[in-house]
Amino acid sequence: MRQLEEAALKQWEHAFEADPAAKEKFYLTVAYPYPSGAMHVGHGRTYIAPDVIARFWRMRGRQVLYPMAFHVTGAPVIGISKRIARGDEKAIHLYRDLYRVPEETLKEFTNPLTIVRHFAAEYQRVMTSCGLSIDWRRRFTTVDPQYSKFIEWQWKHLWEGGHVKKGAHPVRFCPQCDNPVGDHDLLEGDKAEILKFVMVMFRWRDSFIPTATLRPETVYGVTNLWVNPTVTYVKVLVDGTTWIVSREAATKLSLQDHAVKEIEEIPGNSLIDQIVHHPLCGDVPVLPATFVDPDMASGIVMSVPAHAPFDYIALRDLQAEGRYQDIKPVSLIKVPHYGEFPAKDAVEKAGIVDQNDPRMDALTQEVYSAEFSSGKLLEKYGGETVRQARETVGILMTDSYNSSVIYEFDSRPVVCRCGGRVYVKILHDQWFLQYSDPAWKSQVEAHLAEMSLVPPEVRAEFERTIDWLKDWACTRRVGLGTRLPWDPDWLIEPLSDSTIYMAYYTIAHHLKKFNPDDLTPETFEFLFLGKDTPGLKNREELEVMRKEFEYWYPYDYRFSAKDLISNHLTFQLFHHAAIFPKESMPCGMVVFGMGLLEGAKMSSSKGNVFLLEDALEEFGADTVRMFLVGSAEPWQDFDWRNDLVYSTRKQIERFWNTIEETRNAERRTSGVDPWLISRLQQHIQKATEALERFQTRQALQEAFYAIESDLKWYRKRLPDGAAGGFALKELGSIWVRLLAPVIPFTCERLWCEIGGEGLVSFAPWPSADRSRIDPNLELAEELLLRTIEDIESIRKVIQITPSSITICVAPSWKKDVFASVATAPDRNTVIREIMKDEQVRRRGKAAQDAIKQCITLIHRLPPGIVEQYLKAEMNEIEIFDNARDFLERECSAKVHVVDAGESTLAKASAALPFKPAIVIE
RNA sequence: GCGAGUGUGACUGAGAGGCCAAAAGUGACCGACUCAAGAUCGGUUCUCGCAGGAGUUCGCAGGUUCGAAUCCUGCCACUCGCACCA
Repeated sequence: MRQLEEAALKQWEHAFEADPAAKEKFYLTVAYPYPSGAMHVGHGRTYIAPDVIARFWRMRGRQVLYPMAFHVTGAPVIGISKRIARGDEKAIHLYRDLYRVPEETLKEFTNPLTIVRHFAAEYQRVMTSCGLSIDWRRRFTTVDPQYSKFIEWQWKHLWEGGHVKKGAHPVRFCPQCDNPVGDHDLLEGDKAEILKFVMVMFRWRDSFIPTATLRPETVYGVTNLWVNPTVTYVKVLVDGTTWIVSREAATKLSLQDHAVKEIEEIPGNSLIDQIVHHPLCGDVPVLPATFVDPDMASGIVMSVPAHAPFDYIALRDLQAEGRYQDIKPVSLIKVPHYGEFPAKDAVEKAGIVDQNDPRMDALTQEVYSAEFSSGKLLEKYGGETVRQARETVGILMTDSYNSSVIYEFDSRPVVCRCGGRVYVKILHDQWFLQYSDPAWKSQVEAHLAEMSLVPPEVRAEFERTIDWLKDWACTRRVGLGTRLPWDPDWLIEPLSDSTIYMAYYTIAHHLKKFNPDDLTPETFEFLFLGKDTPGLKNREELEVMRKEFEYWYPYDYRFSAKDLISNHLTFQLFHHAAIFPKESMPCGMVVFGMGLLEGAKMSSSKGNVFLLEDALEEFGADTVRMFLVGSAEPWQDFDWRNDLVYSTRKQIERFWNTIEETRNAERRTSGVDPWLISRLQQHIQKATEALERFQTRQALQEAFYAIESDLKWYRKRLPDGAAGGFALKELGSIWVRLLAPVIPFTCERLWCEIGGEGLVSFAPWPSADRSRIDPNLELAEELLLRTIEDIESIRKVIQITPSSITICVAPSWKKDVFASVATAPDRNTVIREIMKDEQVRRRGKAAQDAIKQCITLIHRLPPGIVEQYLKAEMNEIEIFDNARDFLERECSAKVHVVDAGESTLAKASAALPFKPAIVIE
């Protein structure tokens, strides 16, 4: 196996380097990998499935380009290198033991570039061993200086097109690292969302007491504030006014765009029973409550007992002690199915005893969502729906009552990988790609409508993504990458530098030879857009490159896993739309499913991976390929199971043996040879159609299993001990080519052995010859097959060893009946209609039975067979007579064939067209 | 929670109103060849049946239809995405 693979790899070394040619092109690309670890079988499928498609179109005579590069921009490897430098055991274990990085190399992993270089080389090596037909001349990485020039050009274009703007933005932020943190940087709290609270500013003496709320509209129902008497609050100077907040809140505010200066401490209990004021609810007292969390937003909350179960129960608890008897809930929202005080109703209905009841959260949620979805403010507060009021009141407060917002996580803790606590910070000077721009969106939407999407179900998801996309923060402070041309303190964010690189591939191998400084924006304008600037350097060479770009672009299909729909795959459409003219816009996308390993999700961090290299070693490249594209269609999730993979290998061996066998086939014709050829045409046709639709699994069903099962019948039908005839000989060459895209190593060798010309990778794809399809012949074999099945099923039931079998073929008048039934417009009246015929009627009850049986039979037969039977005028007696040797061999009994009309056997009357009566003795 | 999708026999997975007890592959069982095999070949694999038949099945519960795995409604379970991240 090794030898076979190595031999093929040697032949392929430069074979797939594709240059523009006179024939039609097919350009496919796959999302390039981020090489921060070893490839597992899931990655394998991502590249193998497109390779099968690439190989298929190459054999169809297209000039195929399948390029590959490596995405190395971004922060992850920096984190990895730091962890390795720090001696982090988990990281070292992963890289040393799971990914098997040699000790000496691992030592150098403290340099992030070493990591990506190492794994990029590994990727290329393993991809090559998979037999991927990649043009490696075009390989690049996203930190190559030439690529950076390309990115600079792209961004200049976006900038000038008005797609990039500056703004402020709340992000998760780690003060220790002094950096925003993404999901993968979090130790804890990756599900936490940033919520936007409105701070309702109550006046107390010379200070504001901000109470943060998600429901500003409930301010009309505030009866008091809650302050935690055990907490020490602080009086702070915020942007020039004095506020009283928790100490935690002061820290948060300072990260959120406020100048904060502490003036003094204020013990919580000193605030109790103070009277505070807000214009929208008047004077209210401050009450004590230990449930108030100083680490939640401002650390002080307003109380709306009519509508917030927590507030209601806390107030009730206090009142039970005989305090604050004069405070009554103030209702402001009317909700169907609830009374004047929804919080009270809910608490009482649930039988809540005190504020420590664990059901309080669910109850709160219930009241909140009921009010939000169907609540209305009372007329005196404006009568708006809660949904509307929340917005109006929020705006009113910020505009007229000194409110501002504070961002806070909806769940905690949120902890950075460095161990430090994560806060919400407002980032300034952040650059955004304006994906929210309606004009840009509709441009993308319009193009999407013209694209080919596989499978079609993903279209809805793309449409929704376009609709939902907001502005994307497109610059970073740390990581590898290209600097923003007009603001070099910023790096371009890694998803944003990977949106139109498919165009770069088309000329990547030429660009390598350029001095990066010569790759000016004007150069790229010329190369990609054809815009000429006088005085361009290397003019002739650029002309050639421009031609090459025009030859390949736009790409035909882009392949990627489905998790990239909501970002990369949609982003790239935006960027194409912003930069390229209509004729360079992408044509299609194929979205893949995810991979499972023995039924469980594959995940490097959990160690649940099967390295692609190990799979290749253990099973061989062809087996891995055939399993990965044959076990499920590309867009379905697949499950790597060793036992199934193992049997795939046996199937390839079986195929090998059959091809060897075809070499011994004789040139003679046996009865079934034309049948095999006829069937073969249809399998070719169907396999071709399947691959055109990217259905690799379906294609294999036709090109492998269906052919195998025909061969089984073919062998059965051959005279005893005979070798195959001309059909088998012919099959060899076709079959090798049909399977070449999937198992190219095996087929390359077999192609050579059967005397094929050149490489099978470039051999012409078999085409179906319609003239060799013989429906009548196929129908005859179908009749034999069904009859044998009938005989078998009878034998199974009656349990005797037969000495003779009589096949009684239906008399010709029944064929007429059959035809009348089959063509009858109305099956309900068909009996009456047919019985009008004198010839039929005189047969009496037998005729009536025959009609009924024909109705059932026709119902059960595939429509195609019935149709063909009507056309064929087949002589069933002759068919059975000709196959008598075969039948006798199959049934180990003497076989007689008679016309049921001339038989005296009682059973004979049951004979129907295409379903002879069978008598076993 | 929101959006998109999926649920078929022991498993993977076709089927998208009558060809359906439901393709193909795997596994399991039986037999053949063999010193032997995870090899190869043949057969069986929902239940019942001494004549090719009948019955019950396609996440659950209803409904439409002469007829539903397939169409409609509700429910349940799983997968992916929900952004600053590759």
